[in-house]
Amino acid sequence: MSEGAITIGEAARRTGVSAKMIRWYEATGLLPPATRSESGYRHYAEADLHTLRFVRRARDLGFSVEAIADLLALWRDRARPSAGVKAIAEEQIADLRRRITELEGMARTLERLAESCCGDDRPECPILDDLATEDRPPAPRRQTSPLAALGPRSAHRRDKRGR
Amino acid sequence: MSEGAITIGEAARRTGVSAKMIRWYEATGLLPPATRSESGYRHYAEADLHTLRFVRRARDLGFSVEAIADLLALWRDRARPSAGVKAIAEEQIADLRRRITELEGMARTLERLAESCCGDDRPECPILDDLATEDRPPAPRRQTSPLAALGPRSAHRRDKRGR
DNA sequence: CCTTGACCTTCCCATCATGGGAAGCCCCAT
DNA sequence: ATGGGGCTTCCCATGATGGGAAGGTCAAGG
Repeated sequence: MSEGAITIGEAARRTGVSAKMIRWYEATGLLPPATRSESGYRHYAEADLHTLRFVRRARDLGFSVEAIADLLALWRDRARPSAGVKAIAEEQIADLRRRITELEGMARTLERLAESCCGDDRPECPILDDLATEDRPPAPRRQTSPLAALGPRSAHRRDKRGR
Repeated sequence: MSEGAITIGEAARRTGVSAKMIRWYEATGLLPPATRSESGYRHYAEADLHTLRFVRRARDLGFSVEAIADLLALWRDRARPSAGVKAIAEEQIADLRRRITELEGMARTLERLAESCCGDDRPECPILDDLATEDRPPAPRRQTSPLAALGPRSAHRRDKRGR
């Protein structure tokens, strides 16, 4: 309280992590419970902001919250071997590369199709023809949906919430 | 019905779309309600399977269900101008390219960091040092979370479901 | 002293596409 | 007729995020 108390909104502004997310990170255990004022307001110290920026940077690099928990633990342990950190990073890199490859494949296929579609007012459309093609491997039964690697796409960019 | 009735499980097997998803597509209006037997079982005709394969193929190309609804409508309209289809496809391509670029950026940054980390049992770690770096643009306040483009990552690859 | 408005709190809900699982009914082959 | 597998619906979870309601708090200005 008094003068220098950093509230959650202030912390959000200073770290680029939304207040909503800060509360959520605390609730799920990624971050320790913040200290509270008598009236229940969360207060943050500089060290906490430091941690929050760490989290944001890691998120920006695509790490899952789970991976960030590991990274944070390693960060706090000043005697940790850097090998552990590197391993997590390389796992993440592999993950990113895998997803990129998948998206690349889709993009290339679509580009090929779009190229062959004149896109005028005539109904002939190689794109639809391809989608409608029967002779497809009946079910390349992937236990892992190929979409899992995709994440939220176009979808609601069109509707109300306009993200 | 009698002999040749295709049940939802059979349709799933033949099209590569899970029964769960077939029901969901129906419930959300992507597909029209299936015909039912007296006892309530869904039955599918060859034309329905055709549609399901179309949907699966489109999903495999990363189209959102919403976009697929548009594609299906165009597909059914034999007089549609191919321009509409092409537009949807190009939007999708742009979307894919955007996500790829984003992932590429992350992957490159991480690769650079991982490269500079010797990854042995000493605690020096440029990766953690980078994450902990203070002088970051306070809040590159993107209205669109940079993570949105990422989708489900590493996360549960570690837990129970082991994808 | 009291109001106002900006902030904080918790809680619930939605997203997107997908799967898990329960409870109960149905159908066919033994 | 019984058993097992398939079908039905319904609820819940996922991951990370935002929206919004209902209500408490704080500080500044009247």
